[in-house]
Amino acid sequence: MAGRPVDHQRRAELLDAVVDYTVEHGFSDLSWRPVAAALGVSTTTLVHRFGTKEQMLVAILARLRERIFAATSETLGEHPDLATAARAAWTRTSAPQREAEFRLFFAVYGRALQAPEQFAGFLDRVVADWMNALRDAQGPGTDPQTATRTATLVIATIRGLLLDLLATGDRERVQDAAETFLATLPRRP
Amino acid sequence: MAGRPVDHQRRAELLDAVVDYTVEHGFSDLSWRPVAAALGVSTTTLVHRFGTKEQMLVAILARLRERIFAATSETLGEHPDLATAARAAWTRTSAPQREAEFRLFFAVYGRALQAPEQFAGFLDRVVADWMNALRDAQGPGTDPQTATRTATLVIATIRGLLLDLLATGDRERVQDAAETFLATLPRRP
DNA sequence: ACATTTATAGTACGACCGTACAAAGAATGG
DNA sequence: CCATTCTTTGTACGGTCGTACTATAAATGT
Repeated sequence: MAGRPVDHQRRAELLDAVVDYTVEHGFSDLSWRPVAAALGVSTTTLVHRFGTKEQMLVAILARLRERIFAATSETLGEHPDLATAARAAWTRTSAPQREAEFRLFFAVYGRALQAPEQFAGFLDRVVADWMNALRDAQGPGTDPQTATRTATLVIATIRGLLLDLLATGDRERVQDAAETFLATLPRRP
Repeated sequence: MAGRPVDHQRRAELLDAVVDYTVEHGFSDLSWRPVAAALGVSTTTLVHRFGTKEQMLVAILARLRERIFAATSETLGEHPDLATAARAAWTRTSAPQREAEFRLFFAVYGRALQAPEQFAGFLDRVVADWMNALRDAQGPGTDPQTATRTATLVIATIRGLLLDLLATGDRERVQDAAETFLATLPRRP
């Protein structure tokens, strides 16, 4: 009655490989054939796993979001106050090893801004992930509105500084500005 | 000896029309034919004016940068201190009328981050424009390094907040965070 | 008027795109 | 063993892409 079972792990493997490829080769003119060639499979295999190209793009977005958030959130809950948590977040995101990943992130983000219905949920989720993490980093006694306000500001500033860093490569100037900002955050509740 | 003169104004007209089209229809899958159809000209006309597609993209970037910077810089030199200048900049950039323009801006920016050599100079210039304007907004007696640091931070924060606003549409929350940030800026030299 | 250069349009060509289709191998349950 | 389902591949089709080529109209200087 039941035939060969669906190999879900295989899809996950391929997705991760596709994300790796995308991080390296960019997102703007991604197509089946070069990706398949790079992975050593046929285009049909990719189509079989992801359905349509748009569905693959959505899958890439989701996986990329997972990766980026996982890499930063694991160190976000271990800090006593917002200042050190924000510093840890900044150190993580501005690390040179993750530069390519964040270049892709902003490319995807910008594209999602122009096609919100196509990538519905992605933008909201990316903000929500960080919001929750940074709200928790503040003391439990903090006024909710203040916590939201501060978290919004921290996320925006880190993201804006990262954008500057990726665009100019002037690490010294950007780091200097980051220090100034981090110094304004509350250090002990 | 000399034939018909080159009509440079025509190129400028077409470029502005193309930028208008791009603001509305997005940047990611722009191609000659739909643009030409929308403008009521042939693709050959566009090719004749811009050369190759890549050259047209570069032209779009340059014009978009001009537009955005012109719209905000005109009110940036008239303020007594940094706080009011930054507030004016934020009010301008976060205005709902310019939303589509900034969506395109971030899409272009993100793409330029992944193909820096293709859009060489664009990223540096976009930062430099604002840097100069915001450095001048601070008093002439300000320490240069402090001025650079503050300008970097203001630009990054505004850009990050704008990114959040465009992604979530939660104007109240973002505006709240913006007020918090603006309140930290020096108000009188 | 005439030669010369630009402006615009129509057409055509090769390349790549997404994806549908058919066929063959592999893994399951009965 | 066998039927069934999944996996992978090769191939083919229609469409769009960028752009080169050709021809005609318009605007200049002599």
